[in-house]
Amino acid sequence: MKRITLEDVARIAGVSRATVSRVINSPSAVKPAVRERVEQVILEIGYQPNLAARSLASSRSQLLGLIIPSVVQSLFTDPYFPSLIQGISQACNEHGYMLSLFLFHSMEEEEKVYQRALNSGLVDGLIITANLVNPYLPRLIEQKIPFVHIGRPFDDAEQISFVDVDNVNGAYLATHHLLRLGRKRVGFIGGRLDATVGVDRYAGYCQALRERGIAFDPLLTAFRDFTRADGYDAMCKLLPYRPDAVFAITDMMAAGAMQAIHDAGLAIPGDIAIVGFDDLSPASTTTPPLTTMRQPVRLLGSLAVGMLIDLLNTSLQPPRHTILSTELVIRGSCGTL
Amino acid sequence: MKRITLEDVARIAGVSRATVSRVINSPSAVKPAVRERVEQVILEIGYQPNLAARSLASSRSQLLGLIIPSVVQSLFTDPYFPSLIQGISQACNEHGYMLSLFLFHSMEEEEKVYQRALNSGLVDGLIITANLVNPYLPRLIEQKIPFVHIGRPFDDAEQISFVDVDNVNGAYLATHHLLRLGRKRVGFIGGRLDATVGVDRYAGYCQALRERGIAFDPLLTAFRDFTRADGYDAMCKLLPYRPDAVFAITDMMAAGAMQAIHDAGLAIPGDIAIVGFDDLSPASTTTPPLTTMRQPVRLLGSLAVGMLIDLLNTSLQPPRHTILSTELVIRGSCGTL
DNA sequence: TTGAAAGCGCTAACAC
DNA sequence: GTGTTAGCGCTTTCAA
Repeated sequence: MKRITLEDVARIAGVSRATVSRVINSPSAVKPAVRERVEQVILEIGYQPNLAARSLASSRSQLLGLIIPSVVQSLFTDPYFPSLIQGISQACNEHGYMLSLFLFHSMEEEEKVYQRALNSGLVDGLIITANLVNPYLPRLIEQKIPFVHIGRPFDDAEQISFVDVDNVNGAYLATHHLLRLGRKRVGFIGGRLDATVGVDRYAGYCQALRERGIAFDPLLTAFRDFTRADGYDAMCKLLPYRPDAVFAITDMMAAGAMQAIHDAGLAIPGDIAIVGFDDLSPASTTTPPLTTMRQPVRLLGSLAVGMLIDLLNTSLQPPRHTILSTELVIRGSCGTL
Repeated sequence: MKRITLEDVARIAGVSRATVSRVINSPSAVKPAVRERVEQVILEIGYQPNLAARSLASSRSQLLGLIIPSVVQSLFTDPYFPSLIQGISQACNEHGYMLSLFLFHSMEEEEKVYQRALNSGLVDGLIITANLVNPYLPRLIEQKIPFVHIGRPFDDAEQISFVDVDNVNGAYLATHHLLRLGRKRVGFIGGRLDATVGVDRYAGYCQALRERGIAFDPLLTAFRDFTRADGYDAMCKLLPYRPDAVFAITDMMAAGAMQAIHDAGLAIPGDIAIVGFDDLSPASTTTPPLTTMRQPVRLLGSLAVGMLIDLLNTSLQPPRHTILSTELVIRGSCGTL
């Protein structure tokens, strides 16, 4: 059984190929009667445009690429990425785009895959995650490849379109809440400081302390990667210095920290109150349930897609930035006044 | 800056387009001296083949599609899918393929996306997950679209290529281990029986009981979906019937069940021993650590890719089946003799 | 072993 | 509004 082509539709409907093409791509340019007839034929014989041909002729593939660098350790344990992917995927479906996923497991792979993803002309645009220094971004800019970053990029943020939440303010609110509840020694479990999330949430924490006139104590801070094990480890480092509260910058790290607190025989929130960040599934499975800053992860993903498609349709524009706010979700882990 | 094409390479290297194409696609068909010169030029000017053109001419896109149906509730909380995706992605990278991800969030989307994914000729082949009845499989078979199923498909397993673990045996071993430790009332927390995983692991559980001559007690079994919350809920249903052990068919469900046991004020493994299935991250974060059946999820993903690519390269063959075995990983949750 | 030439199925000027 | 025509960049016969 041969492929059904535009040609076939044209022949059966008694029009030219061009007309069929128009019916598909700009229906308003075709006389209604003709359009209807063509649409009828398309349905009847089950015609589907060949994407390769269309892509070759129009240099648009209706394919977006999602890039997640190898450095992301938490990819397979933190529900953050699955949620993000869901948001992105859903938005792609809604906009009639398809999604191509690029994961790397080593630096060499990263180089190769970037090469192919870009120069092969396969994807119309890229969504890039992870807010670390990314050596490929300058190249993308130079080659004028449309892309949107999820999370403020580490460098050149002014020249790069991105979507993010207000991490500084989120962390500020989290810390502030603990202080308002009367906690005196609020510790901080942070992430890598070569990631903007890590830097920003740290800044928010510091800001809240400063505002209350509380002296910053480096012994009450610990910086690790973003996994649950890192949260546990960080908490163990903090415990000897007797914090009465902790702000952990992801729910996953908070969950690890809570385990460390339990293992040390301390009570939550009695001895140590804790607030996380994300409000993804780990927050609802801890004991007690985790107070956390909710960030709209799926929305972030779908906004990125919308922004990218917009960029694609309206050539060369100033970079766009969308910053969403976060929301404090109070549960049991932070205690009350 | 214009795109660099085959033409450019040919001109600069002083050969024909066909020769350059050969250098790329079947290097052995070109005289070494010429080949070297062409390769040199390719590197120098940084030529990358245009995938759309190549795909149009050869009707091979070097793109594989991964389909995850909307019914999968646990997609964003269970690390199973992230691990699978990692395995698949890595194998794709290694084989020089790219990966396209199709998630659905509703039935209508599913229909539309299947349409496009298939008839548009975008992907060379498909990897399909979820072992539920899938109304699209017959269509795929009929249209001779190459695909590999991950997990034994619910229907027509004989006609469909798939990779899976031996779920019956895995569940048997898990249950058997609990019985061997002297547990008398071994409960079962199962999944949907419209999924082959659900059916098979249930069968393994029953088989282990039968072998020991233990009467099957429906009150000691509970069937839910695959999430942590379902595990919790299922355990609550079982508790009144005083099981002294439980086999939960995923780690995630086991984690939920453990929480239910703790909440009921019972000890693990003292009052109730528990064994899970997967050996993914939840298993290492429970208290006590979870005894579980390890299944090689990433391997499953990469084997599926290998099988699919093989199918692509060697037209029409009998369906292939690869069944991997699982391994009991003993930790604290099952107790000892 | 290499080159010439004919498409792959579609879009997009351009003419009518 | 609609048809004609010329590619998009590559692979793949077919001859040489």
